[in-house]
Amino acid sequence: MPVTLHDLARKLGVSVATVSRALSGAPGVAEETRRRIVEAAEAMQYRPNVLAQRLQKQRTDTIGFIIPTFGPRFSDPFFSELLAGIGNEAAVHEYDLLVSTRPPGEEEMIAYERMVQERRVDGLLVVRTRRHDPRIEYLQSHHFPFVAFGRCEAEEPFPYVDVDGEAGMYRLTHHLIAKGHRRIAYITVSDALMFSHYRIQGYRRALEEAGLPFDAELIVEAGMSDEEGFRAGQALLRREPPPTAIIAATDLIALGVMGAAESCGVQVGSDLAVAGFDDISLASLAHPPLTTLRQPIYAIGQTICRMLLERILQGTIAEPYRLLQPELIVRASTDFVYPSE
Amino acid sequence: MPVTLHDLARKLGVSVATVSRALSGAPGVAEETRRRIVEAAEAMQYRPNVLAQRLQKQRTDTIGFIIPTFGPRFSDPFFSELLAGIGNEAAVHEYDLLVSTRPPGEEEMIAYERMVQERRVDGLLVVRTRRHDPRIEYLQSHHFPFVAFGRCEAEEPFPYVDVDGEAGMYRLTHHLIAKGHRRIAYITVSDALMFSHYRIQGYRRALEEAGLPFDAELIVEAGMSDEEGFRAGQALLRREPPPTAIIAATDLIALGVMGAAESCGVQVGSDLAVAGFDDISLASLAHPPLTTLRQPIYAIGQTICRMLLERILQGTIAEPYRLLQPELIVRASTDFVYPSE
DNA sequence: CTTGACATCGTAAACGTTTTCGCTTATACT
DNA sequence: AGTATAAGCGAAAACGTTTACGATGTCAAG
Repeated sequence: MPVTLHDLARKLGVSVATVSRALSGAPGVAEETRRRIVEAAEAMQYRPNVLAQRLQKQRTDTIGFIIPTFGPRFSDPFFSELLAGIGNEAAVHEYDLLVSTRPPGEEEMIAYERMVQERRVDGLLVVRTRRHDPRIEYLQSHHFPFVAFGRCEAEEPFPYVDVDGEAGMYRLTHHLIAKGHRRIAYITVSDALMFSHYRIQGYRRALEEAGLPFDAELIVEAGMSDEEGFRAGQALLRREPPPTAIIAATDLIALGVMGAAESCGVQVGSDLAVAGFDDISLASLAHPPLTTLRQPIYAIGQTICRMLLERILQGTIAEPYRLLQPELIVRASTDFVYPSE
Repeated sequence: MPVTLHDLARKLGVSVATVSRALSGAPGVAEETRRRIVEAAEAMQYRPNVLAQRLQKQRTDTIGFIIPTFGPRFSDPFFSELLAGIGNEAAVHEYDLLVSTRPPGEEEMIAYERMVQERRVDGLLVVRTRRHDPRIEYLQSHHFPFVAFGRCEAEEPFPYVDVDGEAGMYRLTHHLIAKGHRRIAYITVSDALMFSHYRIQGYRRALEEAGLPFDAELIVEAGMSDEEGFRAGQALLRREPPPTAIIAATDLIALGVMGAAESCGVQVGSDLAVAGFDDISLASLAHPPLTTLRQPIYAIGQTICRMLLERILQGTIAEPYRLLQPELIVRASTDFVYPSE
């Protein structure tokens, strides 16, 4: 049986209130008494019952994070890094982190409702925002504290951190155009995802600005995995004439494209330029190393966590809207000049 | 203000006890009364306060999972998949999942002590077991429910799921020897990690059995990342003469080795055989596709979670020790016969 | 010597449930 | 008609804290 405040109080001949005060550092208890209590607590290995504390304080000291998983084989280096950032930051502030993994849709919303209505957490982290995002609408309508990684087309503003995918893809596309590419294909993911929507817009803007036509033949939609990138890459390489460059919405997809090129006997870096987005660590070790746009995933995890705690503890966030610029990392996968026609 | 049992009871002119019974499905309440209560609860959008439930039941309905992170840039596809398996299984049983991310060592132990002593969770999942594992000793000495992914050199047995790395590496090494390789290098990770210890033993056993010498020159220790694999690969390729095959303790490392070969102008698949362990999804898309040993990570996540719940709910586990055989997946990275001398 | 301020501590309510126990009433059996 | 049995329900304790409030005692100022 674990020792409680009662046990301590009885042992010392004082009241539970005094013990509680002494241990929490509240004022109104003599220094000598406090010393006795603290010593006894130490000796008896007293540990507070967090369940009781939480019920009393009506706070869980916990934040929630529901990871949208796509398919059973959910293997995404992006999330482990984000999770590490969030988890370590939460630990610094002595907050617990409640994680759920749910595929987007019905079940996911149920998970959100559980967290909110049953008050399992004090706040939530939302990632992979969608253009029309029911999760965000729900949280807003319930005035529940949350911070998002990604923007969304909502009426009301909400605190977020995002990476400027439009500007990033614009720069990347521009880079390829400058290298002489004219047939630049693009592998997108579901347009319902906000980041995907922004990224392809940057691609289109760069084409437009260069006076290049937007060719629907060169756009393919894929799922967010390397396997899907492989398939999309194969499809694109069968176009007549094939593209000279392929931009993928994410690094994972781009790695799949490189696999596809390999399987078609196409040399990435000399026959075909490939680029991605994220700069996961495998990007620099790919064959050849992959040109990409770097976003500081770990730091973003830390930041959204810190912002959420700010919101929970102080009620407001000093800097609630943060748009980061991704850094263009040019590597060998795009580093050759395509002969102009 | 959220509605409580009291509110419902007052509204309906019954006692809280009856409302509680009606809603929990306990016997001793008339069908008609139950119907009225359930209807009212629905109408008033009653949601139980889990904090109060937990304090009363002295159970958290939560399991804990402390992820050992190595370095700030923690990008490991292995963990996202394992986490998905655990998380989805926990959701099926309506259990919450509390996740911490801590680098191994002091801080990690503190996280374990918090979880156990402050009763934040009903049970714990332990992964990446170490040969001498203080976490397991601690949990055993406190009789705290847990299940491990991986074995360890402990006095007392404990429930675990593991993949037979020794047998796996033996088969893989044997495969390379059969292909004619004689100078087979091995990149290991810290021998303190149980799985690493087992895997290299399999390698040694295969060498021994084939009458090949164990050459310390051909063994390199690395960290568990692709970057570290890159460095280790470079180091091995500078040996005189260089190895004709390199086995890496994990796929992530193997992918790094392939990057290193690339940077040295060595053709993987024809000049050098490379193999890994895990079969992460990128392995099949590597250049060339990577020979590896497959372990069903997602399913293992599900299994350890289910076993832990079995332990918590029933007090015992039907099949507490499970050793799975990894499947050798031969791909192009080792699929050539090395000319015998 | 009285008054007020202050320090120290205890009492008790509160947080929202679950569950034991006992009471009443209705039903069945002798 | 009387008694055992069970069904339906309420009162109250319990889970382990925190905290508002009140009680007591001490001491300095008037």
